[in-house]
Amino acid sequence: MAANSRLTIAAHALAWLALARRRGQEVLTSEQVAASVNTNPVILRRSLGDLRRAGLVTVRHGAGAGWSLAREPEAISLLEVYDAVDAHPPFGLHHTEPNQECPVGKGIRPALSGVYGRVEQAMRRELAQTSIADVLRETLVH
Amino acid sequence: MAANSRLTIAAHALAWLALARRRGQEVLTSEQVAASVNTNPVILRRSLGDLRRAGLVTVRHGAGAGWSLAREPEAISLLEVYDAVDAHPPFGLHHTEPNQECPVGKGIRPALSGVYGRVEQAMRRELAQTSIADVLRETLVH
DNA sequence: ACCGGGTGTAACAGATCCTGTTGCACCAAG
DNA sequence: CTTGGTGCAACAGGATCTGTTACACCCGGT
Repeated sequence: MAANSRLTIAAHALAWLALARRRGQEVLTSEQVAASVNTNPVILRRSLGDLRRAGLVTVRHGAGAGWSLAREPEAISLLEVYDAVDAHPPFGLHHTEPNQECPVGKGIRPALSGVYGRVEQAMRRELAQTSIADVLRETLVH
Repeated sequence: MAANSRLTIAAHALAWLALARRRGQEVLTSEQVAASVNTNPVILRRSLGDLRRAGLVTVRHGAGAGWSLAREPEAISLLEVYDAVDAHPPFGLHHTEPNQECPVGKGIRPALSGVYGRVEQAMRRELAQTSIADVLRETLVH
């Protein structure tokens, strides 16, 4: 598959909001964020909407509308972003139910669910250790 | 949804081959494996073909043809299976190149690549700790 | 009270991927 | 040479993701 790029888009938007705030620009429109990501503003409104529902950004309507960080960038972890954009887990189980007459078919799904759960926990631990501030710092090095 | 189920199919096939071997049946046809997974034999031939190229199973042609484990199930880790079926990494970068005029657009991809690499390493460490024998044992418990 | 810039969302197109299926060439043991 | 099974190409159907257009709605400024 081509893995999806939602986490990338969301992290990009947050890092850009963090840098703009540091420069004194508290609010950015979806069009301004889209100009950095180089895509359509609607894509950004979808992602930023997810982040808003997760409480990571706030939005203003009316004249002078736009998006701001809801917290300091040090206090936003990539794990929260990952949960906000609801990326699907890396491994899927069988599409059709395996043969329940076969001992392997009967027990394989719970067995693999356990393994996959541990793998996802390892992923989450790693994502939790990186904040938007870290991403922005690494970004500005390049 | 939607992650693909290739690792699941491959692990299922290997666990079933391991159990059949223990029962004295060294060789299974793709149709016999497919009957347990409950799908089309061609799906299994594709997955088993990946596993053969990775050296995890062997195949016999002609009359009495079929598939066997190339090693003891204790010596096959899920990490090898994962690499054999070539699942794509969990996170994708931008589809279109970000705006290189923007400092965030310029540096975000290498920054996120670093993070994503660490996440994948954590995933791989976890997968390496489970063998097909472990999967089969867990499977037979249920 | 109106204006206007921006958000929220639905609807749709194109691309890509995955699963499942059919068909057929090829292989080797008996 | 027969025959059961593999190897592989081709295709259909479904799902998902990105990108785009369109339009209702919101609210600060005037």
